[in-house]
Amino acid sequence: MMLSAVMEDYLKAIYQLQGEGDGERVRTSAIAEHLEVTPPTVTSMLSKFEERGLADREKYKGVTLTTDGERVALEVIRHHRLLEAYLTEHLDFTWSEVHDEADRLEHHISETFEERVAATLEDPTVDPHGAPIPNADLEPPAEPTGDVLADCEVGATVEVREVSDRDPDVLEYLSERGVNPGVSLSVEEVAPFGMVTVRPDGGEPVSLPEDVARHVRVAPVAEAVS
Amino acid sequence: MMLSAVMEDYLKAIYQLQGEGDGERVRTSAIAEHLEVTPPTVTSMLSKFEERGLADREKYKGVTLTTDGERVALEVIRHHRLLEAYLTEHLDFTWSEVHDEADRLEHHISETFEERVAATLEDPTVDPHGAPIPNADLEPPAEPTGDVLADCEVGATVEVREVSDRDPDVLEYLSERGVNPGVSLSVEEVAPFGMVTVRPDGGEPVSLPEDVARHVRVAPVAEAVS
DNA sequence: CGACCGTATTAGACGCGCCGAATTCCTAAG
DNA sequence: CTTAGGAATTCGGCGCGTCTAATACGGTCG
Repeated sequence: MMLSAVMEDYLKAIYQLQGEGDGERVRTSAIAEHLEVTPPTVTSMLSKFEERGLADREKYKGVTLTTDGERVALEVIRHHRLLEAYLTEHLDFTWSEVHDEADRLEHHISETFEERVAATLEDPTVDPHGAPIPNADLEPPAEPTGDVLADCEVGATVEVREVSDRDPDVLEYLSERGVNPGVSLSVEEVAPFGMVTVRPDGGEPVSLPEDVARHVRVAPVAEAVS
Repeated sequence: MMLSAVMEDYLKAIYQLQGEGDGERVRTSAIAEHLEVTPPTVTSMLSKFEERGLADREKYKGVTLTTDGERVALEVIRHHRLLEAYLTEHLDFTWSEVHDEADRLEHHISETFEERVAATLEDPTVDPHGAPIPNADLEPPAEPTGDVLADCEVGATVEVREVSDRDPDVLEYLSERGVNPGVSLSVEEVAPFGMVTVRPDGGEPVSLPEDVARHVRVAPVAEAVS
């Protein structure tokens, strides 16, 4: 197929926005913002995708990926998350360093590299942020389960499942305070304006503004005794 | 400075051709052949280099790298050889797989990645083929010492220092027959038309055509007893 | 139902890296 | 000293990915 690195970025962006948004179709402006380019640039790329059978488009309405387009996106995401896992585990990368590196390398590694990395890590199913890694057959990963921390109720005890890796600063902030995948949290307070205060497993309480708490996905934990 | 991957490839090519050739200046046609592009393409790149202070040029005569241009070339070569070493040692890459992978990745790894890989390998000074890895300060590595296998005399015992990685097929051919860096060889026959027959350390004799034997660099070994 | 406003698309342009064709330059042979 | 042949450069053009400015569309509010 021979797609450029730039094309791969567009397909990945569309896939991710498709997942986030409520509706199916992804709008030109959303892609433009995400990739920091202007809308006309997006439009011309989209028509190229349509010609190549990577996306279905309804003019002035938005796009959806075809199966082919989705496969490419999943391949790129698999590369990205495997790289994040590998760099963190074997090359001492911190959470804030790992994202940019993976964003560049994901387009340039071979199938061989992918295989070897996956084998070395023993076929991991989630990356260090808790995001699911598509398997080698590129089947779409299961929808994330559980709730968003911002929607939890006071008194609940939950376990962190996934921390969004969109913003490296948020990531570092959370990681420094012990809010990492696998950690148990008790929800101590939910302020009316959205602020959430949680106490990680044997740590100090941490207060998070709503838009940060919205990037943390959690699952309820069985209570100690009923 | 922000150079493109393509520019880095040109600078690396010029550096390597500069080392090989007798004279100083590298000719347009040599670069064109090496990179598999046409001469006009090279010319336009060379004038860009001149503007940017990366190369000195005498029109119709050839080109030489400036100190700046050389530093970029050495950085890329350092990336390439560190990657070769790392991929071979930690990700099970074979000699024939490693070159292409490194050729792509060398342009896309960060300084952080470079550092971490170098640290993991404990600052290696040669790559798996025996080629010297420029140090982190990017000083030009010492000129290769020793002779080319094609020029050795019958009866000599030599140790393999470096095997050129230009042609993956040649590499695989040699590696399969035990002609690897560090191995001792006794030169058994030198045919008038250039063919050399050697016997690796406790292996079967191997005959090599001259142009292959020219890609193997060796150093004399002290004789057992005088 | 129509006008308006925000969003999307089309139109035209630019730099990069590449090409083929035409031209200019160097050099070595006579 | 001249000239022919090979090498390098200039010229014009192309696809990619980007932009700005101009235009077309469509949902919403009066």
